[in-house]
Amino acid sequence: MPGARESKDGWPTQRDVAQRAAVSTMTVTRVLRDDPRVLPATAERVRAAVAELGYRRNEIARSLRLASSTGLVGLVVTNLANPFYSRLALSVGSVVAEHGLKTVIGNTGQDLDNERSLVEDLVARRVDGIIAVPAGADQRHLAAAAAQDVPVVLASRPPVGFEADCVLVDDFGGARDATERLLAAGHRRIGFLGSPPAVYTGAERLRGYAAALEAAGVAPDDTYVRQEQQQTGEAARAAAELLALPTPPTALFCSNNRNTIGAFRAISAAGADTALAGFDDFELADALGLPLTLVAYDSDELGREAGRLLTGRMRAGSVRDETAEDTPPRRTVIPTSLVEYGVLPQGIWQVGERGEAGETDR
Amino acid sequence: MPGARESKDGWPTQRDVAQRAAVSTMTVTRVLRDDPRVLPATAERVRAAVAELGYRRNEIARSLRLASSTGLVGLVVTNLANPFYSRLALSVGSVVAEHGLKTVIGNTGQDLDNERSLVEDLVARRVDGIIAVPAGADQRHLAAAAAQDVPVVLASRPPVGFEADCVLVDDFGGARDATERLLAAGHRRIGFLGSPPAVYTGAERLRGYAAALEAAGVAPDDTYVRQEQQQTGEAARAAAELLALPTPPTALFCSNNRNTIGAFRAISAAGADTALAGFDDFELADALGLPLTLVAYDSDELGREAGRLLTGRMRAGSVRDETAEDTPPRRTVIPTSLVEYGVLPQGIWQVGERGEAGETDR
DNA sequence: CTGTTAGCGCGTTCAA
DNA sequence: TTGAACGCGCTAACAG
Repeated sequence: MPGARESKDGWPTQRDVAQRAAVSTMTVTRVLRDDPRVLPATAERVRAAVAELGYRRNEIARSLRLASSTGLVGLVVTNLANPFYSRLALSVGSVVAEHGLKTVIGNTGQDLDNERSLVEDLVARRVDGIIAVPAGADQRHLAAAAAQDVPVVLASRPPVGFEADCVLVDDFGGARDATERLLAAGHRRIGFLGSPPAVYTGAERLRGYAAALEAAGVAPDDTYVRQEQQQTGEAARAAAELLALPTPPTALFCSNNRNTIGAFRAISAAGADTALAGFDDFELADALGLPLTLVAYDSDELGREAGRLLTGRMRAGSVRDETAEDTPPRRTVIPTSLVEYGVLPQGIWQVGERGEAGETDR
Repeated sequence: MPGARESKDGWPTQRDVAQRAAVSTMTVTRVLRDDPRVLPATAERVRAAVAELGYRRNEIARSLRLASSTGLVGLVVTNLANPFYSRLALSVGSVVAEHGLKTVIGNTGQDLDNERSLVEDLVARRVDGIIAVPAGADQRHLAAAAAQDVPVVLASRPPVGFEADCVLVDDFGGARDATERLLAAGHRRIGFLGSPPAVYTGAERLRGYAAALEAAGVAPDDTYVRQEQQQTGEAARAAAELLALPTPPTALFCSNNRNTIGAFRAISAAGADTALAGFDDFELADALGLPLTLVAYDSDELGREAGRLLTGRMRAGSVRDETAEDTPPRRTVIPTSLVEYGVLPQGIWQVGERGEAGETDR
């Protein structure tokens, strides 16, 4: 004897509630919506039935009826284990939540096929919008989504091959500034460690590095440039190779936090006094016992702005039909600033100044 | 003249495809399912129509028809910015993906109301299962979900008030071991820094700490116990207070990485030589220039096991109806081990040994 | 204030 | 090998 409650698959439906309360399903709908045109007594009966049956309305059926408004936004990132992306997820979530939207997070693992199928799945699930950090330059799946009137916002990379809003970090300027700082300290042989050229931010930051060198009249030297490292281990090895050159660089600029940490380890291991600068601030950067120049920026603002751009598009798409449709794509750039960490332990009161996003409760 | 393509809201439907291919919707369904009983010629026409219209089947309608199987699992965590949780999300995702399932991540921000509404929303969206790290002891919303035959698995905390599978870390044993290590080094005044008592892991780790003290014949002293810190800043202040006592502790045990990092900062700032031990391994722990004993465990395994337990339940729930229904709840415990970090910089080749989950591509 | 009708997009059932 | 009818659970539009 199966313990089916009211309906076949165990879930009480609106009709079950209606029957129990001796009303029509429409009345149930109205009560659930707090429609004032329902007699208090009736509403009470319905509410009682809802409670007794443990009824929850089926959002699937609901959003089918309501035609494409699931109240979900899709967020596509390459690696959630990177604090940058998990914070992005949080800040995006906080903004869209203000609009009553939930976030579905997809992780591509930097794989284009994953990314494509993920985006297609989100579209098939009728998310109301997508925020993506695309892995590469092939963004046809995103273009397709945008072409189907799904608002798309790119974070940290610009759209290629189609039009969409995006939020960027000042990759070029930040890298240039940091490199200039090294030059100003007298360095002339400055190495570069970064991600593969195909990664937009890596390429931009390399440009900034090169621009600073050129402006200072320092000839670029490919011997000092390594751009295939995505993990700290790879970065440490690449840095060690540079340090082992006959004429090693006296300073290193790293285009992201993985490379900075790897370079730090290589420098420590070698006991070298190579100067170090890098893109991205990170926790404990001030505690490494090495002078360190970092390019910092408000990564939470990046996520919030992405959320704002997206909700703006969603609003536009639904309210009007002609004018707002073709608002030109917006592009926001998050500014960067340089942060210097020293050899001495920082006072504890400085702790709160940098983002304390990593609160725990474990 | 609105540029509606085929259907009113811009989305081509199965019927649009059917019309264009001059077949019925049923044939379209069959082609999409690669049903061999369709004439190759017909199938080709349909595929062409699909391509030309850019048709994607509507997963919303599909899962409505298919009655509660959305292919989605919900993951509820308290703070995604904590690496522990973002890695949990990744490892859970990797396991459920093998079963063709996607993950919906919800962040509660440690707020019970958020958690409740999040879980209810997931249930209303008919996720096929839920993995949760509940914020507190009030788990009625999870119990309700479980009662409605939504498989629920708890991670890092046990269920209270209902039955469910769960994966735990050996909180008690790990904390006891670390404290014993401090005792073995001769320490007798050992402080404790941790999260609020309401947090299960915090309470268990305090128990482990206390058990070790008792076994060593050291009388517990509440003066040395602070358990309200959730962020590094709070932890640093609490640690500083302990260090400023007339008879300060000579060692500190911290029940999680936030407290360990905070304590580290306080010790550095004070220039003290207080010994430090803590629960959770974390990146750069080896680079702090302080001796450090950490309780490490395989956090990825925790997520994978949670995923396995959940998919196991989902399978059971759908295949049979009588026997497997009441399989007793399973409880897995992830073992811990102690890791020692020293004052000297570690060689770079040691880098790869600890999890390199934080690869970046930025 | 409440109920009836109709249909969102898809897939199952049964018939042709 | 293909199609027509029906319904999943819900709600907009119109009665009454």
